[in-house]
Amino acid sequence: MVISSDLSKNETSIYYELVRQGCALTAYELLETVRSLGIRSPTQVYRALGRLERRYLVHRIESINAFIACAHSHESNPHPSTVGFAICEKCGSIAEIDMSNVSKRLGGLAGKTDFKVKYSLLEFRGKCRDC
Amino acid sequence: MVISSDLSKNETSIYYELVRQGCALTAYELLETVRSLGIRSPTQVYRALGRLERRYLVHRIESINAFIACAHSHESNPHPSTVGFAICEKCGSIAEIDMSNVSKRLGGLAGKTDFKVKYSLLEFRGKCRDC
DNA sequence: TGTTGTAATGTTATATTATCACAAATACGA
DNA sequence: TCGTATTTGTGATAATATAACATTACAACA
Repeated sequence: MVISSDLSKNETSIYYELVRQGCALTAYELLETVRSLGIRSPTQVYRALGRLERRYLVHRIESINAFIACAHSHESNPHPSTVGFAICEKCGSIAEIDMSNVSKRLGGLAGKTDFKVKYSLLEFRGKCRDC
Repeated sequence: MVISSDLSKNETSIYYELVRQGCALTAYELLETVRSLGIRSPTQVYRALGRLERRYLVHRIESINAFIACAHSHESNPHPSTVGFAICEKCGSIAEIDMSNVSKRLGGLAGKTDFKVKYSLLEFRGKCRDC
């Protein structure tokens, strides 16, 4: 796992923690785990998360108010316009789905109604292989 | 607009209000507008919304914590497994997108990784025709 | 080196969104 | 009409997120 350089202190703390845990965490769960690193308030967590999101290093999973380190390098598409997740309702596991192949087609969907898509989010709810 | 029968008093109040306004409202916005109808607490609003969601009369829009009356009759597919929205970041308007044609193909996406999709949510962010 | 501007941080308070727990009222089939 | 399930009402509180403002770190550069 290559870690992006030029992250600030708090960004680093939050990002490494998400990478280390490898699962989705809420802002307040994160806050507890990084208290020992000197981060003391929700504001600090949300700020770092916001910046990490803007760099596409972290994704927000809307339907569960949680955050996860981006699983893909997004090398070919460093600024992904489409992200997808498969969320298991039984065990809570979350897999990021590679949307590179469907992104365009999805855009077309909205385009029909003259909507200019900047970003799209796809969230699947269901049951994972292990459950 | 055909209104589903067999709704309870509070469900009716909430659902009609969403239909009347024709846009997405947060639970607390709804609470204010239906106070005159005797609904006094968030709990009552969330309860009604939950039941309406289960009947697919109302959709929750995750990325903005808001609720909207379902725009489609879902006649041919009364229990939609895929819903899509186009959310304008400028004016806030929200259009529900008919996903009946892509639903299956999307499911295939997740199926590749042995994930059994029960429900999928697609949210576009961008700019609508009028903006 | 000192200065200056920008980004990042720290801190407190507060706003917003959502649920819990439990009691009371109501609907409705047997 | 009895019993049961559903719906409603109410108060408290939990969980999530932002505002406001003071301070600090640090790179650029005269």
